[in-house]
Amino acid sequence: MSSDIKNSEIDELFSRGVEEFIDPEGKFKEKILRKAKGEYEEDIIIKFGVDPTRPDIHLGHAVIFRKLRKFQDLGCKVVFLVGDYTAQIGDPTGRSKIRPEIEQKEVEANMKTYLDQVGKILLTDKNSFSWIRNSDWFTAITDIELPKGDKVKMSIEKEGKKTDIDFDANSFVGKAVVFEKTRMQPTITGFRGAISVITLKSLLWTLKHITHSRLIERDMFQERIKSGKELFMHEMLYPVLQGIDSFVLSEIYGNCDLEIGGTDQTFNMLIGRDIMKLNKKEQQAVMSLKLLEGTDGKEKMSKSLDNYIAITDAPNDMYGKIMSLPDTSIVNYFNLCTYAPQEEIKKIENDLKKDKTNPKDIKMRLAREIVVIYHGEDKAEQAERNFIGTFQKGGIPEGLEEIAVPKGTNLGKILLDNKVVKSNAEWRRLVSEGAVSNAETGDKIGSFDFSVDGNMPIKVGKRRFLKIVVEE
RNA sequence: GCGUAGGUGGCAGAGCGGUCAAUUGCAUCAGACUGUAAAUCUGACGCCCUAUGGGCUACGGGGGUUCAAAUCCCUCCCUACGCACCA
Repeated sequence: MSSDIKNSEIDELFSRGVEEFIDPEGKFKEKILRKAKGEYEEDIIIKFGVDPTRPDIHLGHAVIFRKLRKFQDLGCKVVFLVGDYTAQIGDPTGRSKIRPEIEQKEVEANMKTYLDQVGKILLTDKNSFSWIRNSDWFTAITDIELPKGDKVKMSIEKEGKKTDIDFDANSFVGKAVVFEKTRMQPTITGFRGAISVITLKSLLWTLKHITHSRLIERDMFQERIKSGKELFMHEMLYPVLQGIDSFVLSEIYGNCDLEIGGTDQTFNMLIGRDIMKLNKKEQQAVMSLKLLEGTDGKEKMSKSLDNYIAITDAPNDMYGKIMSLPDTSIVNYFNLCTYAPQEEIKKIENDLKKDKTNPKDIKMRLAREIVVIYHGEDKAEQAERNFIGTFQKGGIPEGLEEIAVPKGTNLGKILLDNKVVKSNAEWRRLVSEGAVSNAETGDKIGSFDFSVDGNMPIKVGKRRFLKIVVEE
């Protein structure tokens, strides 16, 4: 690979989709340049904070993962910082208690599904990837709560004899035993031990160096204050805890060179720099990436707004969702979600402005390119054919889900049982609106009591399809 | 701790004893028009039923007054604002 190509690649690395890149000393960029030339031997550590409660990954997250992948390709190591401790505190229901064994297994299970998905984008071998949870340093022994009556065993030596003693798990000693078994784990350096412990004392020491005005600078806080909304102390401390994570990471991995996240994380990531400086660590660089808007074209893509395209969405769904994007999102999606070269995207942008092409055709290309990334060429082509057949020509989608039912079953019940409709009331509503039809003949279902007596594909609204197969 | 104003459907926000399953806006869903785009128009929008009717559950939690409560009273929880306190 010639150094020319590498240079343009590196330019793109630092610009495409990047809202802000903060590296005042230029150290990080220099390291990357040296790494690219093979002159830098040490690990370059890139931190990314993940929420362990949401294992569903969508295209918005993928923007960041794809960027991380580029860094991996240059030889950097990506570390996922799993915010399991902070997630617990932020849990507004306040229900979750710290239950070490169960919760450890949960985090591990979630991480597994997470990594299965992320593996489509990121390298997950030991040299390129690692993950660590922040409950490892934030959990205190006394935070542990165990079911009443639980016992833990501990062996002691008395006069040369070993004896097992049962302790009440909720006693201090009991908790300490559990802590040792579940919290202290093999660290990156191989030994088994508490990696680092953040005590109240050390937290207060950190807070002593951070002012209130520094914390409320954050836009989100300002808005809340202005609009008279409540702002809780623990929310204000979030950035601090996140910053401590960066510091601890640099202790564990030797350094923490870059933190990457969406623009909504910029402030938090910058607090990380402050805290690293306080602790005389090399300050991380910060890269914030543009947030991808959701399928509504307005709000950022998120699960809670239900405007997301999951990377595990079936090819047909993924294709369809991309086609239903507003035209105004096309260029952004090309930039953030595809590998299309930037010159080409520029051209597309110009064509769109000059009405040279039908935006639909460009969107089809977009949809296809994105589906290729997550499902491969064949599936993408199939999805495209399916889209044309179903929506442009008004046919029936391929590979419909088939539901077998006994002859004479009420259609409403079938749809309800299969969660195509939410309630009986919705079913009746849809029927009276003429939204339910036989997808083959186009005949509308006119009666609530309609029962099926033969195989038929059913269409509900624009995009809900179901094939009913009658059992003999 | 004291005082004042509040807590209503996914969100915002009316209602302040019966006609309230709750005006309105946003979001959502459906129909028309389309490119499964946008815009626009129309309608729906708690749940269940043997359904131009009946029932159940809901206006922060619990209790009470009343034939009747989102609406009145008591109590608890939570929020904002002011006062007091302030290592």
